[in-house]
Amino acid sequence: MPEGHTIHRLAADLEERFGGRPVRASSPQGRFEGGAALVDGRTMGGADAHGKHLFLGFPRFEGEDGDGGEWIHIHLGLYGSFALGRGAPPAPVGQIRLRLATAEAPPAYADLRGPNTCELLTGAEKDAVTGRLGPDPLRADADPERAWARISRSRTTLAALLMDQKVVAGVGNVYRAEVLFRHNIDPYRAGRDITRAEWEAVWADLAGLMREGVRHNRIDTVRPEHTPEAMGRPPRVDDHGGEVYVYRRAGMPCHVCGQEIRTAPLAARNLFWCPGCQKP
DNA sequence: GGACCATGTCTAC
DNA sequence: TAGACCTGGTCCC
Repeated sequence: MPEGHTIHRLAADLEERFGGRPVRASSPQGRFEGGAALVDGRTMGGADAHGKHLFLGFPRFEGEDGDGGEWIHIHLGLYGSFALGRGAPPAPVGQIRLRLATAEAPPAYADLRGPNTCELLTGAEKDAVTGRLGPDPLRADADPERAWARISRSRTTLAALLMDQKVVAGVGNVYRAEVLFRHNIDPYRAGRDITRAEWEAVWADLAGLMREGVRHNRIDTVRPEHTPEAMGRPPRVDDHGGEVYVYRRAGMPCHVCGQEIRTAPLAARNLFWCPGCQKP
């Protein structure tokens, strides 16, 4: 289940396996048959990630990145996943929307299941999608001033603003909860009520945390002094699991102050925070 | 086997 | 704000 770090990691992994090489594309499930047929056999250019959106370029001419050709636009949504493998692709199991496989050795494949979006776009259409997104902390071209301009004059809560992809692209429910905890900010505080210094620290922290997320392919947010080893506490067992402070820890004691972590629904998602550490 | 949950987003009312 | 959509894991019977 993906936040921006998953998508950037996928872009790198897919580019490493398929970039600059002819690719076989198919849709075993059938729901992307037309799009797959259009790129099948062509050379993949590069992969691009912007927030939670993934783009795979199929240029028409040598040396282009895809703008003169087509892009496969993928959004994993809540459930989508890519399974990457080396070697020959196995017989399809389950609902595979898109299968990519190398046309030449060394063999590699990638199976896409359950995406929210899998469609073919022109370069102009891709630009329209990314143009609607706020700055992405994982992108070198990101301008945090654009986010600050929205946040600093908004009465909306920071919890909601951080999840709004038009404000900041790539942050999801885990990073939003964790970064607000790490900066002692109550999630219900309004955007206009944080200082510029606080925002700059939050942005820099997001960039660092998400970059670590790309590197390890999971979300870890606890500082060295709060790791299970440092504190002599049992590691988190529950799921896909990195070590976190508040996300899905409702009712458990805060690693820092010991108060019970709280949860409440906010805009159809579960919010988590520590009432002891995070101040209005 | 079924209910429920999930790191997401869009659309209709 | 509710419902829809896409899939898989977990927990309970």
